Formats: sequence, structure tokens, C-alpha cells
Amino acid sequence: MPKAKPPPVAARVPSCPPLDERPLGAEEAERVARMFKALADPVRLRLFSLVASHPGGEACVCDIADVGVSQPTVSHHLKKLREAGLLVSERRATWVFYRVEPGVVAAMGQLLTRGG
Amino acid sequence: MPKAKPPPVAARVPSCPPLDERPLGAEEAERVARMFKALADPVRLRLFSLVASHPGGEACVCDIADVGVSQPTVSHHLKKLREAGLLVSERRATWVFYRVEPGVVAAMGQLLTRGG
DNA sequence: AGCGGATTTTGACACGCGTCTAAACAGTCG
DNA sequence: CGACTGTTTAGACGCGTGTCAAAATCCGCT
Repeated sequence: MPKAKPPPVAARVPSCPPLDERPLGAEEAERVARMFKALADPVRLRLFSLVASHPGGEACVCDIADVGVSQPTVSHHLKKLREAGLLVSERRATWVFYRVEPGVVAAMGQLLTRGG
Repeated sequence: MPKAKPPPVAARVPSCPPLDERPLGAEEAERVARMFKALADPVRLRLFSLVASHPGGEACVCDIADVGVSQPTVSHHLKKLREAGLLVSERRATWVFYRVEPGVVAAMGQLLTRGG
């Protein structure tokens, strides 16, 4: 039986203060680093922006698969983005559609937005 | 003679639009990924926030070296943050001080701040 | 049930990266 | 100059990760 984890929701983002407010603890840093790591790859960055900028707010894999790597590699990266909570996927008939999970991106933005 | 590159200034950040405005090109993605990669490590994240939140806006290496790894490793990570343009360093007498380069962080924040 | 297209998973491989110890470098103080 | 402190560099090592081809899975259709 495949693990049927519910998709990671925006509510699970514990919202850190901006990076210049106070030093991050070890566990906080681990968690935040995981999010940044998801966007620390050119292919993932392109896939993410392709989904984020796609009309309708969602994109089928076949719409965004042309980023210069093989299609299995695309799937691999999409999975990583999903596991990081940045994207959510939904199967409709033959195709799988991806959407951005808005809360997480906003949380990362707040980390980098100068506080005070 | 050590390479005397001028410090990477905020003006060198070519300021991308938010990720949901249009798909990133290949070269753009490479460049942006390099910046995210610099913050995609727990130790670097802690070092960065230690510098960013330090009173006076700068910190000596000896002030922030206690993040659970050896001191050479700290130096290695600080070098990466400096090469990524996120920190600048200056030697004063025996000690080396690090400051954040504000422009780059702001640019990364804009990437993640929902446009429109 | 069986075919065919879309997507994911598996297995393998090479390269990058984080970490350490040991050594080198810089600068201060006797 | 020589000893001592603070910091960086040089190698070396193991693990994670990005990539691909091949196989497996899912789903609609006939």
C-alpha cells in the first residue's frame, strides 16, 4: 500500500522571523534549509516558475517538460518540489497537474524581507 | 598576490521579477539557483542569521564560530556566503568581520514575494 | 482484456559538497 | 625575531544528488 500522506498544507509552515531578527536555532535552520534547497537547482527553479506563471495557476507535466532534461528527471524534480511543500499535484484523467502551495513561498519571502 | 576582486555589490544583482510573473530562462535560473544554494545549508543559514542579527551589523568570526562544526568548516561556509555575494568580509587587526550585503537578500525576497 | 500515451519508479553512475585534520598564513605582543 | 592567537587553505574521505535508460504504473479507450 503506497503511503497516503495528505499533501503538506500551508498551515504546516511555522513562519520564522526574518533572518536578521535573531539567530536561527539548529532545528529551525534544518527546516528552513530544506525549503531553500528545493529551489537551489536551476531545473527545479524553472519548473517552479513555469507552474507559478502558468495561466490558470496550474500546469500539466506535459506543458512544462521541456527544460532540457529527460522526462523522468523532470518527474524526479517535481517530486522533490512536492515533498518540500512548494507544489501540490493532482491527477485528472491521464494527466497530472501541479499547483504552487502559496503559503510556503510567502513564508520564505518573509525570511528574506528585511525586518524592522 | 591574492586576487583583489572588488566586493560584489548590490548593483550587480540583476533583479528578477517574481517567480510567478514569467518562466525563468536557463541562464537566469542558473544564476538565481546559485544564490538560493548559498542559503540551502543549515550551517550557512545559522551563520548568516548570526551575522545579520548581530548588534552593530557585523560580527567577528570568533563571535559566531560556535555552530557545531569545526572552525575550518565555519571558514569554508563563510567563504561560500561571501562568494555568493551575501556577505562581505573585512580584516581588522587580528580579526575578520563579516557584514551582510543587503541588496542581494532584498532581491531574493522579491523573487518570492507574490507579484500582482 | 488488451493497447497506447502520460507519468512515476527503479537502478546505476559520476560528480559535488560538507566535513575533518593538518598545514599555512596574518598580525600582535614580548 | 619568535611565540602565540585567529583565520584561511590544502587534501582526503564519505555521502547526497542530478542525470539517464529501462521498467513499472495509471488511466482512458476499443
